[in-house]
Formats: sequence, structure tokens, C-alpha cells
Amino acid sequence: MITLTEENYIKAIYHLGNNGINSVNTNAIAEAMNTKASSVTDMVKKLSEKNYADYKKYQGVTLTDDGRRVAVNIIRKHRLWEVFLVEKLNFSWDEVHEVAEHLEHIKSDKLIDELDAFLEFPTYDPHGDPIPDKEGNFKHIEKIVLAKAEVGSTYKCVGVDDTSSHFLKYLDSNNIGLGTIITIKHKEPFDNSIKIALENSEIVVSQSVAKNLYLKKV
Amino acid sequence: MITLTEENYIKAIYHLGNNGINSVNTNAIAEAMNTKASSVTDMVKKLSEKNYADYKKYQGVTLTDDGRRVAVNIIRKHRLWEVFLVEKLNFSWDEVHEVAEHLEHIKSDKLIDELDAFLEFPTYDPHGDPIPDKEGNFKHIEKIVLAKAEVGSTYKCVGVDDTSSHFLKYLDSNNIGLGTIITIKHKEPFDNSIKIALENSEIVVSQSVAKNLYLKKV
DNA sequence: ATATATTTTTAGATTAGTCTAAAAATATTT
DNA sequence: AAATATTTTTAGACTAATCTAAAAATATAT
Repeated sequence: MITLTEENYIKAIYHLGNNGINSVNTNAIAEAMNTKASSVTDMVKKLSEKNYADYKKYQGVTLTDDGRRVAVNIIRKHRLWEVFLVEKLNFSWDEVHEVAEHLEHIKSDKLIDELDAFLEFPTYDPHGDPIPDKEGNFKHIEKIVLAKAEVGSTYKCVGVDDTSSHFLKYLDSNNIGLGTIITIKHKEPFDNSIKIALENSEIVVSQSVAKNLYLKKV
Repeated sequence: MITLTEENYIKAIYHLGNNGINSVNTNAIAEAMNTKASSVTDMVKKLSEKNYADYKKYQGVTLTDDGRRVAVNIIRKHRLWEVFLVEKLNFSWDEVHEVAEHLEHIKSDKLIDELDAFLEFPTYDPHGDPIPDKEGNFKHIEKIVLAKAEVGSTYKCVGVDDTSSHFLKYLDSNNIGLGTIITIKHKEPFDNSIKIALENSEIVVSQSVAKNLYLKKV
């Protein structure tokens, strides 16, 4: 049996280590999980014993195939619940994350498969992240970050990197959401701010916004 | 902060003690929760300290108003999730309980209020049990048990006492569900079995079935 | 009312997950 | 390459929830 805490560590290792492939160091995990490095050491030992992770003292940790399977399944559940919350229960995209963090740990294959069907097999969550299917396969999207978009080109917003509620609220208040069409007007080399055109307005966004908003060419 | 385990103990005390009003003894709780009496003693002490329960050594335990409020809220969540599972996710009424046991502990007022609205404010769960509203008020139904129904009268099935999957599957296989209309044909004094008429058939049910099926006169 | 049985509580141990502080290993600087 | 700084691990302690076994209280039977 896998515990809730173990699941959360596996998820963190997965996200921090480029799908669990790259080695992740103790401090990074501790930081991401709001805990102490010594607790992380204990837990990665345990995950290693249970064959969810490969761990060598002082060398960081990666996920095994088993560990990766667990991680992808949690991500699938998390993102499906997010779709449910936004589409059926009127949550805004900045409110979903916290609740989904809990719902993702409910263990029932029937529950999640039926939810998937009820939502008509969505392939992206409300932040534009792909939802793995039952077998763990992701759809892949050729997205680029706004900071690297070309002046003059037109794009569709397909996702965000930072899912903090501050950032998402900022986007909302500027009428930027998933699917919003924008055109790059000007890049300011001085501070790396970017002027973009929306449907009915032009706004200037800072470098930090430009680094966190994903686009797809249209 | 209230833990998942504390919530489960509060729920058990509520159910065993006629809504937490009657005193419940240690062994009964241990039995209901698949744990040992000594563990129960420890926990009821803790619940008492936290003001969810009133406990005196060797005298059993009752719930405080706070404890009762917690219990009713969990029951509300449990039953709303059951409605969701049956109505939206194609669960049958014998499959819902286990998953709802987990979903009931998710803590988010918005989640549960929106779910309530999404389901159009149901007042009964799939087993015929009333769903408390936001303020904790139950609808009450004047239900009687099949064993006490009158020969010759017609009734609607409104609930079950035993929610074990064996019993629910038995009902399913005999085409008895919530809302089914039945007429009492004959009571056999010898073994307390009862002959009932359904829409297109007549069946004889045993005493144990008759004690676990709730009816409302129509 | 005394003896016996049952129930409940206490005492002490265990496990999962966490922490602090010190020790050990690795990385960086001079 | 030695000295210093950083990262990681170990050792030992803590809390929540549990258990077993023994002791204490209550209930039942004779």
C-alpha cells in the first residue's frame, strides 16, 4: 500500500526532475514540499526500498518505472478533477489547485474512469496542461513561452507555468485566459517587457509574465 | 485542525448514539471502527479535550453541539457524493459507499456547496437517507420497516438499513430499488417471511430482508 | 454480599512522518 | 591542495494513532 505522503513525494520528484528522469537533490525536494532535508532523506530511502525510486547516498534520486507510473496516475487524477471543478462546479482557474491536491489522492479506478467519460475525455486541464490517458500517454503540444514569441506573429494562449493564484488573477483581470488570441506588437529590450494586442485592447506585460505564459502559433 | 481519524470517530459516535445524544460505550465504537477498546479510550479523551465530545471514565461518550455539527457536515458530504456517483458517474447503489467514505473528508465549503447546486439540491441519497442542508437541517420522512407493513396496503421503497453490498445486490436482482412500488400480500407467522407484489411479479422475502427495507405508504 | 465475569482504562511499546543538532561527504574558493 | 562553505546524512527525540497485556472498575450471578 502506498501512503498519501509517499504519493506526494513521488509527485514532487517527478515534477522537479523532468518527469522523474533527472536526478533531484534532497534540498530541492525539501523546498518544494515545505519540509526539512533530513525528512526527505528518510522518505527517499523508503521509496527506494519500495521500488518507486532509485537513490544513492549524496547522489540525489530518480524515479523507477513504477514510480513514474504512480506519478502520472496522480497527475491524471489531479487534472481531471480540475476540469470537473472548472467546467461543472464554477471554480475559476486560480481556485482549483488546492482542492485538486486532495481529490487526486482518492483511490478508485472506476471513479476516475467514469469521471473521465463524464467530462468527455478531456485532453487538457484548465491551465493548458495535458491530461494523461488511462495508459499514461500524454498529448504533446508544441508550446512556446511568450518571452520567446516573434514580434508580428499571432498566437493562442495554451497554458501557464506559474499556477499561483496571484498570477492567474492577474491574467483574469486582463482578460487573458486559455484560448485567448494575442498578437505580439513590440518587445522592449530595456526591461524585456512585451506589448501584446488582445481582441479589443493593447497591454504591456512584464518579463515575469512573459516567462510564465505559454502560447501556440495559430 | 481536525484530523481524518477524529472525523471518523465522531461519525461513529454519532451513528451509534442516535445522533450523538445517547451515551456510546467504548467497545461498541471499537467494534464499529475495527479497532481496539484501548485505542478508543485514547481517542475519546482527545475528542473530549477538543470539545467535540463529553466523556467520563467508564461512563461512555456523547457528542457536544460542536461534535454533532462536525458529524452532520460529514454526513452531508458523504450523501451528496453518493448522489453524484450514482447519478453522474454510473455507480450502482452498492458501489458508492466505499468511495464516498473517502470523498466525505475533502475540506472545501465551495466544493460541497457547488456540488449541491450542481446536483440540484437533492434531499435524499441513493439509499433513501436524508441529506442535511448547509445549516445541518434534515428532511424527515415517516418511513416504516417492511416487517411492520400492513397486509393489503401499498408502499413505496424509500430506503435501506443495511447498506452492505450483498443486501443491495439482492434487492437489485429482485428489481427492488428506491421508488419501487410494492403491495403486501401475505405475512407468514411461521418464519416471518412476507409475500409482496411488485409491478410484474410476486416474491417472498425473508425476515432479515423485511427488517432492512424501509417503506412509505402511498 | 461475595465471587465471577465483563468492560474499560492504564502502562508501555510500535510505526509513520517529522524535527533539531551534530557529523560526514561533497563542492567551492583561495 | 588545503581551507572553507555547502549539502546531505545520521542520531536521537517528538507526535498521532495504534497495539498488547495487565490492572482497575463495573456488572452479573450465585
